[in-house]
Amino acid sequence: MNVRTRFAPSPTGYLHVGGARTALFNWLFARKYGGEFVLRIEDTDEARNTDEARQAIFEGMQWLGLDWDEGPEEGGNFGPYYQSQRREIYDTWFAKLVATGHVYEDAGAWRFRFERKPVTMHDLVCGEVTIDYRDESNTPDMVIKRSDGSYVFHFVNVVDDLEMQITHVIRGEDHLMNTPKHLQLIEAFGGKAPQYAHIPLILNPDGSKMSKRDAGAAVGDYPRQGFLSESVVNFIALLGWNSKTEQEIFNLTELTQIFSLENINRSPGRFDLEKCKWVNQQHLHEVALDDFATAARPFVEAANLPISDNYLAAIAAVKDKVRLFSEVPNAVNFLLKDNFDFDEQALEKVRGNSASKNLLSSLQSAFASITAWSAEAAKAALNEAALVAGAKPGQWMFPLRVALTGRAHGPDLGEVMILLGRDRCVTRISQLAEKI
RNA sequence: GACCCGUUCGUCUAUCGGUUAGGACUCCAGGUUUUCAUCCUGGCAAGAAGGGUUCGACUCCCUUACGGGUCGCCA
Repeated sequence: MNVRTRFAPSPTGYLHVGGARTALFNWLFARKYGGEFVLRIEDTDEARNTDEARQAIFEGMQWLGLDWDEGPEEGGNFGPYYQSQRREIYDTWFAKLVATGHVYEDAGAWRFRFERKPVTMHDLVCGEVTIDYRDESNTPDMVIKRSDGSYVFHFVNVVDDLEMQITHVIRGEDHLMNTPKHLQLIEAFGGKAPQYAHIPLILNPDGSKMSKRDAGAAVGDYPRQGFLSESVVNFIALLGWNSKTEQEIFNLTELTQIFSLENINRSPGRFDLEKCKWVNQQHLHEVALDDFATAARPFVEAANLPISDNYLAAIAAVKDKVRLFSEVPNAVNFLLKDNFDFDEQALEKVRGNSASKNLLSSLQSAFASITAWSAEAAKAALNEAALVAGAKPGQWMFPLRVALTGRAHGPDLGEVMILLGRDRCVTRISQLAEKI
């Protein structure tokens, strides 16, 4: 069987991580079985559609690496792929329902007459679920054509899935109760229903429903925060799906091979940004230095830091220490400019050591006397100065770090000293000595 | 309210009747690093509750509680 899946967003807001995961699962399933992945824009609600939202869908999908075989820009044999352009198709299918007596007019709108019987669906994730349509109070006949002549979601969604020969519908659990309605429509058409798989929703960290304005909800925010698209794909795949192995870091290719609907969970998952950042760090480790530097550059520039000749070296010093590109500016600022703020806590810690003043002045003169500056020479000078003072060299590293970087954490000091050069190191040591 | 789905460490999860209930994130401790981070090792931490079924239940059944979803001329 030729697998055909689709992602059918409506352009009424930003692309949501929940929507992105739905798109991802459909994409993975189609790719895994060598089928087609269709992008269909469900823009039947003219009042709520926006161009920005449509653009956000395209950009989000492209950023995530989810290419579509049929849809806007791509074309295909089952177009058009905007529902707003499929009016004649819907009219034809609607006429069938009129002819067979499945619809009736009500206050200018048209309702579909449900068959009053239990309807059972065989969901690939939820299993067998039965809704009893004999209980009319809970399942009133649904409007499928509005009084203004436009068609409603349930109708166009079903018609398009049939027309586009969709074989598998993977969608959010919020559609679970819609499915028997859709099944009834398909039965009225005499069509063959696709297989359904309803995936659990994504919740906020506090367990509430994640909506568009919640942190982490908009896919478009991720590149701005310095996430790699692979990380986001990896992380959302893990929310509600599990490989049944202990591997957690996957690229898109690996996911395609290992993905299966059977391993989708039933319960909604909460969005943990901390873990998402950790996943990003793992992917960042695999990025080559040049690519990393290029990707980080816009963030560094946005922070108004000068991109000097030692930019690449500065990046190399911090590459494995950041979880997001957006953390890079703060991690390299002391390497790219001379006036930076000292971390108060680090400063206090230096002040707390009564020997700091003498120690810094010893270091200053030891460094100043070095003629051939190198990390080795600097360290040798440090060791010697420490020896004279009768202290352990290791204890001198912290104040030196604070002097050179302004904070308690940062790159290897050898690298820092080389990058800064002797004079800068001497100056910074004296500056810290004055501050304490 | 009615109807559906769900419920294992704080979070994401493994377990498909017999396990010291495993892994990951976070946090803590130790190691490595003369320093920081990475990294390595270890630790804290879980079967919602109550009934059954069974020699034996996290696993199967029922009830309750809690969470989520749906009940639109939104999608």
